[in-house]
Amino acid sequence: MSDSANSGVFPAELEVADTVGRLMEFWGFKRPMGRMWTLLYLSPEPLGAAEIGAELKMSAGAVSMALGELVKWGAVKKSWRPGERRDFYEAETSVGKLVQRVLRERELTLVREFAEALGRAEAELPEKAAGESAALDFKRERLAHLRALSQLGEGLLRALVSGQAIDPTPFLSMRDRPS
Amino acid sequence: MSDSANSGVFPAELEVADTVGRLMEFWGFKRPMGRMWTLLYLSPEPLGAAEIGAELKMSAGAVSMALGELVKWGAVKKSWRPGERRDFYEAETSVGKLVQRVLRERELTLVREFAEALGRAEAELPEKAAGESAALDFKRERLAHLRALSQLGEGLLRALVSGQAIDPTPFLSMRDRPS
DNA sequence: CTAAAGTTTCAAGACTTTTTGAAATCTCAA
DNA sequence: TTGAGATTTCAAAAAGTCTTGAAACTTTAG
Repeated sequence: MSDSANSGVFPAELEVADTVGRLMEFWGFKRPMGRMWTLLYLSPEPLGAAEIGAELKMSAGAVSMALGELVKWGAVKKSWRPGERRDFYEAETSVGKLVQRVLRERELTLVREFAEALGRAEAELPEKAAGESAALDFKRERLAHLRALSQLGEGLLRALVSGQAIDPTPFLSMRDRPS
Repeated sequence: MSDSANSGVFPAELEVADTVGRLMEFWGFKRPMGRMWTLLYLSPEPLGAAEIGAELKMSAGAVSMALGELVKWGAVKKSWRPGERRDFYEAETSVGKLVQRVLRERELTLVREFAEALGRAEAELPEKAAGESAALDFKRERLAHLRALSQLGEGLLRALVSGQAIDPTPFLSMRDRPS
């Protein structure tokens, strides 16, 4: 009799879990996090660390680490069962909120760091009067363009994070040479 | 005299390149691709593979591979100089178009694969009349919810790809329990 | 056609990240 | 306070990824 014979988890669910795991990987998370979230999301009852490990063939250590990260991101919540000592976990179901949170805490930071690096670079380019070195002028222009892009991007992200509609048109129509 | 003394590439540019490299990594590309694109983007003249390798301290092999991928994604174009035998490369400057292309070719595929996995899973869950097994009903409901999400996501992506404005509200307000 | 210059490919090695398993720590009940 | 069950931590191993460098291939000039 196989490990998961009585668990009520079907092979098809594990496949979905793997697929979500791969999706999450693309979004910069670890595969096991996606697998675990999905398992919990499809489970009618909260699960304990041991069950999770058994279903997904992960060691207790790996389960603990991944659970910790999921809880940190708000993707999974602890829950208790009366009389049981150990912890149980259930999935946060509002995917929209999760995405929002990731955009806010991770992507926004990234964009801001990019803007800072651009600022430093512009400051560190040798000072010369405009027009004195064609190559320098070119680089300055391009750096400025990148800066404009990053500001646009930051604006879009902010809008998304606050649930507003966004319009990607300016992004697309931004000309390389301002005119 | 250092390697890049006469190249006209300033340290600050290399820092920007590294930062972009890290950004690209988050987007699922390889770091060297971001570095190379940036180097080319900030260069007034197209560069040859040898120069790129020298600036970024990469072997000819690594340069060739990364260039190949960049060209495949349309992020870099080959260009020729009269009289020179070897190839030169210049950056595609429309970041908006690049992003659009990635969304279309990569993310859209990903979402579609996800939908397929969901379909398979729904088909493979044991057949039982609704109401006969609470757990099965629950799983079906959640799978259906995931499917709805993925359709919403696909819609948003399509809109973005075709340059339309998008409204993330339905995403956020999607209730777990349909009523 | 040959040779030289340039480019691509790919197996081996270097490096990075993830996973494991065991020990340490924590927690609660008695 | 003690001890059993549960969780967390962490160093070592495994897995995975990236880079290199040499060889194969292509292209063009002579």
